[in-house]
Amino acid sequence: MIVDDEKDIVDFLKYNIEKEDYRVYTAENGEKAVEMNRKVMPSMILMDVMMPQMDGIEACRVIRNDPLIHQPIIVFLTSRSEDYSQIAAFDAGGDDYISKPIRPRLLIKRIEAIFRRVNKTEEPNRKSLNGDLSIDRDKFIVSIKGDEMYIPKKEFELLELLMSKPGKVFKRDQILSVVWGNDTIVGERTIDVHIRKLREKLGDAYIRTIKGVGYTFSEK
Amino acid sequence: MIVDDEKDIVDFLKYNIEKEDYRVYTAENGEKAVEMNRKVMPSMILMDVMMPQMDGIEACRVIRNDPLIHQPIIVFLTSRSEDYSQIAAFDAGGDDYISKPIRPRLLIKRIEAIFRRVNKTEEPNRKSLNGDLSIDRDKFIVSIKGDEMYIPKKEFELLELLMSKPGKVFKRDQILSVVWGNDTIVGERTIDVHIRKLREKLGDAYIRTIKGVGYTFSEK
DNA sequence: TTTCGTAATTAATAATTACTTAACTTCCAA
DNA sequence: TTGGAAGTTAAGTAATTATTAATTACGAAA
Repeated sequence: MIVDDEKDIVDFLKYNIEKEDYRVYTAENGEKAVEMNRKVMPSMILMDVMMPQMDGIEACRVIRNDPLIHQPIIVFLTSRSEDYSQIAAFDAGGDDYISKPIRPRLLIKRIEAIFRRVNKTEEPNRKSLNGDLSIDRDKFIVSIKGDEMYIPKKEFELLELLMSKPGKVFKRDQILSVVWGNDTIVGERTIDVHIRKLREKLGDAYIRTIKGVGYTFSEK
Repeated sequence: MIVDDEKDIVDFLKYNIEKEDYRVYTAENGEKAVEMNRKVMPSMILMDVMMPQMDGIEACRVIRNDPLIHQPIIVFLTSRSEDYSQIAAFDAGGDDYISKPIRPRLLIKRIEAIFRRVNKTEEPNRKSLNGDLSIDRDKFIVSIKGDEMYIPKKEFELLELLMSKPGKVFKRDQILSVVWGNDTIVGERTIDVHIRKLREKLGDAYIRTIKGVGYTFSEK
């Protein structure tokens, strides 16, 4: 589905994408895009960031916030200049962005690449290391050897980060900026305490301290 | 509800079906059918496969894919020749199909038969978790261990959302945007109060708070 | 229209849980 | 051996949710 308020651009994109045998729907603003997303359930939305009525960022947020409606891949079309909007795009839950001006040939390649990437990467909500520990983002649950437990938000996010790349050592300041954010300042021992809580619940085997560097996750 | 772009056919069907004391609504394309389905909530939709705007298959898919809207029995009207569309019809979630040309007498028999069959085999609007709690969208009724009770709309919608994916944690802003809509602004404690009311009626066992995240539904 | 009962929302306070800090101890590599 | 880094614990603080009561909105019946 193509969403843009400038008819010329819509036509141009539609023509080029249809030529590749994709079925194309269009909408001229965010509001209609949201509505149409529900109706036609496109696998991908190409959407301009700036539009009247409801802009792309907003539309994206609306779609991402409603877990029951169809969740397409959302790709933003941005002007090369406005890189602030590229950040906003990801913040709102966009999957990628394509900078204008758009070259047809490249556009198609890009679309195909995004499909490939998203389909491949699309992580199941349940992330499980081959061992006996797994986490489920959707349910906010940690399962250890079958029995499930809820753990507090910060602990969950910390564990999630460590488990995202098993074996990789996350430095303390990296952990802080991901889990706590760059602007919050917390004391030196805060991470340790959360690590402690995690070890208390999971057992000491999973999280290892690399002294002077950080922490790493590993089964066994 | 009868959905067809050819007015002659609509009139013909409407006349014959109304004669049997059914209440009949009509729509001339898939898009309007979806919209009207939400509004009038027909027990059955008779829909042509091929139509402009949005075809019948598409409309059926849209309806079947949205767990929160009314789920009617969907019967397709197909030409005898196009048997590919009959397969597509079932794929999309259709319950049956009737081949054109349509004989009035047979049509009525067929409709009655479908009602009988469908009503016997399944309770379409009753959503039940294998446990002892179930909800009925049509009647706004919640049954808990056999005894039924009526609950107010907002509470019902909230419960419905939580029950749509048992175990999944729904964030507060997701709940707001689904149950209250994106444009209504309500106070911070509104959700809590409704949760309270639900727990009061159902018991504390079903809805669980995940602090800092949201709420989740689970039997047991 | 008015009335009346129910539903929905707000507001204020209480309770609960999560998170952080601080003070102290232990560990480990140079 | 030793100093900086991490571990531990308990207590304090912040943040979030629960609860209750009061208020407002709404809809059906009179």
